[in-house]
Amino acid sequence: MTAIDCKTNVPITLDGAEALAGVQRGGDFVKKDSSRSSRPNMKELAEALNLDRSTVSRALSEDKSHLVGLETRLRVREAAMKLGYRTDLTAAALRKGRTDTVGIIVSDLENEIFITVLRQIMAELHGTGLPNITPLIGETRDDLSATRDLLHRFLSRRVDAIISLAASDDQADILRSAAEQVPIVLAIRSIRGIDLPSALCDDQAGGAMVAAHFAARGHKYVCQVQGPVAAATFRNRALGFSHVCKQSGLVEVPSSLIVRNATTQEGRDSFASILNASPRPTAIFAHNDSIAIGLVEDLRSGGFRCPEDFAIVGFNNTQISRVLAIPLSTVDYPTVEVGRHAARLVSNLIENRDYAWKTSVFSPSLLVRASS
Amino acid sequence: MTAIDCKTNVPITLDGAEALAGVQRGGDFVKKDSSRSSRPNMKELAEALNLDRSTVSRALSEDKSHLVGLETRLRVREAAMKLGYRTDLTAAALRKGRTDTVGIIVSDLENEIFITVLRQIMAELHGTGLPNITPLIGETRDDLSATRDLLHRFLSRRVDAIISLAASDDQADILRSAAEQVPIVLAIRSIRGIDLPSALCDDQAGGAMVAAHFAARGHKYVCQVQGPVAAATFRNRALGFSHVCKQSGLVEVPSSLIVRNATTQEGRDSFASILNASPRPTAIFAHNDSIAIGLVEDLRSGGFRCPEDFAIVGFNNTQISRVLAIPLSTVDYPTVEVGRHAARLVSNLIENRDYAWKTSVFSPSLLVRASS
DNA sequence: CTGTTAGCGCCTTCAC
DNA sequence: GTGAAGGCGCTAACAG
Repeated sequence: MTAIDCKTNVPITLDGAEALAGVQRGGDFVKKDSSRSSRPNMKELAEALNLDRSTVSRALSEDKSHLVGLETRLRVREAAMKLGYRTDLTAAALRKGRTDTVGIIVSDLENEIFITVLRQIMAELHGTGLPNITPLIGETRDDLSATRDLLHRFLSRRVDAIISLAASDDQADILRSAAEQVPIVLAIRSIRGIDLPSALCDDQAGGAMVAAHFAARGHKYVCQVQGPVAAATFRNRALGFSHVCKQSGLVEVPSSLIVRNATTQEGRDSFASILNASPRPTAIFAHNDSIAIGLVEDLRSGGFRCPEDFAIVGFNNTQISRVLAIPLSTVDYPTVEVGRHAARLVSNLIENRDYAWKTSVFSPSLLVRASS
Repeated sequence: MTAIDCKTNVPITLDGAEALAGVQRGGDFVKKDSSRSSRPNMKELAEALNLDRSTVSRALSEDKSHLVGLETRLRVREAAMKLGYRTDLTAAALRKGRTDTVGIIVSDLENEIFITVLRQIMAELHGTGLPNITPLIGETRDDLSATRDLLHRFLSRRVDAIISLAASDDQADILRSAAEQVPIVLAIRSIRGIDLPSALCDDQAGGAMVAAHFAARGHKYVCQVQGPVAAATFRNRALGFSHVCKQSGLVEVPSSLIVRNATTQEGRDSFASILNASPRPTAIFAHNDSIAIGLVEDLRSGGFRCPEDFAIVGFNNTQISRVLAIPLSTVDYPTVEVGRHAARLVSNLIENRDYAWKTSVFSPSLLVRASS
């Protein structure tokens, strides 16, 4: 560890007059004379133009520049450009009571679905609605206290809204209290015990599609490798799948197989239990593609064939699922719709806190490829 | 577009005295009486305690609370807790000339290496150095104008520093000018034409290791599937590899094979060219794991064996490389070191702009697994 | 140890 | 169409 204490290390000596004239910034005295080399603030820009700050402010603003004479407006904008003026958004935020930021909470930055939806949200925010909003992104890894910290930070930074792609049941309390202070929108995951505007996928329908597909293919014994139940996502996939199994006379063996993390590694590890089941299932529904890939890899290593010995279907339609030697059957997640809806909800809620928000649930669709 | 103008829509009528007492917020007049239900600001907290705002500020601060009597300090903190006081960091930032934010520029949020380094940076910032810094994350997808916009946004938000994991040669100008206003640190990718403190991997050494490995295994004809050359990363891997090939008498065929994007799909697509080469190479160095996986998948589909027909080595040691049916040989990227160094650089530069920054280059290491 | 005072840079009412 | 003035919430000199 290099111990560095530079607070007292800056050997700048100023005599009285200069010290007073200096502008304090970040704890150091920075001489800021009128022949400044650094960029001007609005006041300085106004002085350079012999105009009032308010006129400059209006001229530069997006929605109020019409209040300024055309000539003045152009003169201001040109000077701003030339002198390298750059709005201080922290100051603007303080004054406006609006930061033009939204906090986005993600549970896992390595998960392609979250990233895809995240991108969609950002694109949509830029396009429709708010033009130059900055997202503050935080990752929780499904840790409650990390979530609490993140919410606190976002709230302290006065974000205009929060989107959580990482909700889970244990967060109901903290989300509820946060929602009293700022609009909160849920995406991908909904939770029990709190009703917030949400953008969701119909996971139950997704699970049901897979079961129906297995039934149509003539499978009799099937199983599902379920993700953690804290998230509604996986609960619903399981529900939909099991429901149709019962309807169609499919038997689930083993009846319950839940991995702690929905990862490829755990997918691999879970294959042993399936092999040991009796009767042995011939079709496996993995709750996401990562798990599915783990299963495929492990059964390949064991000398089994896919789909002949085991049919496998994943969930999410990730990039890799398409390029595997045995392209993976999977459920396509409505990322575009979910992201777009989430973004629109926050746009509207920011513009109008009383916006009659509504939750939307979008349908996934089954993609049958080589693995089933 | 729903046009919403709530600025004039709130039919609250206040007589003179009350109007003055009212606090303006976001353009709306919000009656804020002393029996408030919303959270207090510092002034209100101070009034409730019969103290001055400055005393409250000190009592609540991390590094100046020792200036306040123990009893007062506790009283203040307790009251803050009870009344739900929450610092307004936008206001604090304006006053302090420091936002406690750093902008982080990433080219591709789906790339595991970037995410891993990003996490490391965040962890390190939280641990060492700055306690509660908020990262502003932006993705460029290697688009120059996206990068420009991002820099502009970060600068307007007055970030205390910027870390770019997405540098490329064409950004030299804009990075240089941005670096005059705020400390900038490069990670993963360095560029020509500008000298900034950086945290890098010795990609050249990585490429060299792979060539040496191929030579040791007795291969004669080899090839590399190179990533895009705009990033120094891939250029250096190619350089190191080719250099050792020449030294060791290995022949590269085809002599040059460059994909436009370093993705699994392009890896698959490139396998055809390798098959058609003559003499046909027996060992392939893929510039990252994504490409390598594409190659493996395609050769498997074609009935070839790995490593018997083709030895393959990737780069990055991604999660998936470990769990494939044929575990992938790969070069382990020093993500921890790179992330940590980048974080420390910015910490130091934020504390002291004149910090004698230095670039560090960390060594990768070859992991030989089943594919080579 | 605590209070007084003065802004940080911007936006917005109000007056002309 | 432009200027004058005040204040968003906080922190940091400077006194006492």
